[in-house]
Amino acid sequence: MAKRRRAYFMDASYVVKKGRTYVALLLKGKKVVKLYYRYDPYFLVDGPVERKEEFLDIQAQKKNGRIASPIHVEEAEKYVGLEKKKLIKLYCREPSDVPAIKSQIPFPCFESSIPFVRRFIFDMQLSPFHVITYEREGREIKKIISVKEPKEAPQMETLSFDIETYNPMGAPREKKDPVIMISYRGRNKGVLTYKESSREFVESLENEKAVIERFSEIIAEENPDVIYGYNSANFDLPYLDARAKKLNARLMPGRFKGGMRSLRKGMINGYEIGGRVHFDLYPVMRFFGFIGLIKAQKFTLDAIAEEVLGKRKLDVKKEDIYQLWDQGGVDQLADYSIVDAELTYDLGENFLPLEMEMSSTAKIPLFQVTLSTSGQLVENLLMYHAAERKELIPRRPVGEAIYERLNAPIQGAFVKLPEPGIYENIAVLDFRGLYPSIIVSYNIDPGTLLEDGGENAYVSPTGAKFTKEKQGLVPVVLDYLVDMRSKIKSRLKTMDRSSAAYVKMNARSHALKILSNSFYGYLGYARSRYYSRPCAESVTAWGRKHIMDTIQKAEKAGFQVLYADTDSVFLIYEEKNQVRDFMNGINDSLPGKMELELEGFYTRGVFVSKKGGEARGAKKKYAMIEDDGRIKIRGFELVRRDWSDIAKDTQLKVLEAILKEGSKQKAVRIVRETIKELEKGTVPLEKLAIITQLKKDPTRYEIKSPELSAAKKMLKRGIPVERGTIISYVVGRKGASISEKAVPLELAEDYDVEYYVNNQVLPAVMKILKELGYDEYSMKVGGKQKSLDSFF
DNA sequence: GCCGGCTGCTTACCA
DNA sequence: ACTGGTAAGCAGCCGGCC
DNA sequence: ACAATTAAGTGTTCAGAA
Repeated sequence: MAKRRRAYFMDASYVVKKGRTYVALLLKGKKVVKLYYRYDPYFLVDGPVERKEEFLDIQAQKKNGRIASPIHVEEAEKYVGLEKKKLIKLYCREPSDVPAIKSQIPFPCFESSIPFVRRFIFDMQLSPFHVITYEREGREIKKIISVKEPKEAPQMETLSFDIETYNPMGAPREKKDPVIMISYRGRNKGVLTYKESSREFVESLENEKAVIERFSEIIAEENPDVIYGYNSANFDLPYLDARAKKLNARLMPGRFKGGMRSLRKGMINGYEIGGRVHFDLYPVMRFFGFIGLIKAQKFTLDAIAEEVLGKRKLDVKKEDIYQLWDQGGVDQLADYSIVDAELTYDLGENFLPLEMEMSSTAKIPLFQVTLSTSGQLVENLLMYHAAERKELIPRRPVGEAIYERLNAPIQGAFVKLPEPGIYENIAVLDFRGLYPSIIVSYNIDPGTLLEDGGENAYVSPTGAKFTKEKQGLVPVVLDYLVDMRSKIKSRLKTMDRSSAAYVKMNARSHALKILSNSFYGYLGYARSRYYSRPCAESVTAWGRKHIMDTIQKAEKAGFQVLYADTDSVFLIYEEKNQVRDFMNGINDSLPGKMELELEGFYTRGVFVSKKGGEARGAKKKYAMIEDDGRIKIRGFELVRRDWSDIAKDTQLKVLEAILKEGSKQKAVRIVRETIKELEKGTVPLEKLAIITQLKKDPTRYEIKSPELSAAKKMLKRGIPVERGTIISYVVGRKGASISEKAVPLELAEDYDVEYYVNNQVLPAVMKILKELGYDEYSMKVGGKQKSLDSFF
């Protein structure tokens, strides 16, 4: 007798039993259970439908030597663009038969490289963390009745962990060097080790094997749904696995006797823990750094914890760990270790809501989402909805096609050249979600693109036509995301900011934003299934058209248009209401979802000229002050890390003097004082450090540069420098070229006054002072021994 | 031999 | 590892000028 | 208990863990 049940859908995998394929669903109701659903893998063939039965005769040899044949064949109908197409649907006994059988077919095959579990999620239209209602008999689900969004998110049990290893030779060697500590933080926290410690949170066990086995027990006791680590997919878990094998220790971090396995998803390594979600924060932090959600130059636990939580790791050098262990520093090491586990836990709790929303929005189980790139998120969501709309999923490009795409970049946005100067009363208007709104409003999609002719269509500035007859896949999905987000945003305003519901909804809003902002990039991404040059070109072309139209109309309405970049216009206004009226007028003329918004009013702003003689304005560099005194600075040296603090601080003070006080005398005084201080030689070296990251291995550069020269000096002293190392250097007095003079901050003893005056402070401030009428001086400043001092 | 101007390589920023 | 547009540093080269 | 070891491809890396 079938029982009807409800539970949260957490994750899925699959098993083959007695030659039949079952999807294994991880469900969370009162308890967490694993249940099975009979489902056959399949793929589609664009071949002779009337002779479909013949495909059953295919015999394909698999890598393991076995012979695989299709088990069933039927006809399928799918949309391709606006047309319907008949295809052959070939069912296989198990997932690994698919590639083998496909390779025997002399016709184009589709949807054969979609991982089986994803396929199942598409076909059943499941969403992670939604509630499914199902009928079960024993361990088997007979029927999925419904999939619904829950009122409340499932309560996730979480645990973080971190290991310390004995490392006398630098990097620990799995075969020889033991795990000396495991720290964890969940409902309880503690450190497992096999030496005595006075710390009350330390549990001292007999040996390494006992530590590993006790860790397994703790996981079983805490029974977490999610296990956090930091780079645990590349270090902690493989290391523990290797040590457990060597010591014959039972390491059972999974549920239902599930083991662990490593996997690669593109460039990202994952380590799967059966029955639980292994959440490695490191790749997730990289992803959030990439999309600009967090601002970080390094992705070490220490740097990220500082940036996100405002907390640091304890100060123990990795190289010293084995010495602490050997020389009675167990307490100190335990303190260090537990802080790592706590920071990892805090980071995990911080980002879990967002990742869960990413998971249910993109329809990718949580573990997979933590390993996904933007392209994969968008692609998966599009495939999910393509399945829903019965559209054929395009194949992924291979080989030459990718290079062709890479070699044909698409023209991007328009940036208006600003007239340098200092201005008052600036209004900034911008298009809300410009590219997404263009895609939706003009129905831009590879499937709605009309080859030729076509009456009822949007015609892009490039000449491409998009039908108005049927809404395309990309616009439909994007429209849904954008719409959902605006509803959530208005709901958020009425909610209690400290409530759990607010945290969840806020995370969802974020997830929706991340996804919708990736769609345009995905259309122009070389490895995209839905790549379309005409689509991507049309998006930017319409973007340029709208921004230029707006500029033109603003000028016609009597505004001076100062500047514009991609989706924003900067106007000089007299009456705020005139700006609002203008904006409303534009909005009346805009199609569909497009909307111009008021970003803000600024009382004063500085636009500078580019370096070099002529007075051409610099793009992407400006500073403005709002009514309430807040300053907005873009592109200036002072927002860049590869300029010294002395130059950046001076530039900021000069800008503040001008924007806040309108005092050019004060600005000049600041510069003079700074130069005097530099000449006195009293400026601390830290304020002179220039920070640059080496993006390549130091041996792989073709050129000389100050940062590279400083890096070489570090290497000489035995300080490790590798790709990604951030170099802080000071330009000293010894040497002919700037590169020769560059010395790593920690080794610096003096500084080159002339360099800091002429190459740091003056370039940073003269661009601004020039707009105050001091431009004739800047011409002479290039000469020898001249400092600003001599001119005032 | 000195310089200005240019290019190439590089980093970091804006949208 | 989603897109393109932009400033600006330093090194190194070329050509013009004295 | 058994048997197999799990459907993606590019190029063959990045940077993090000790």
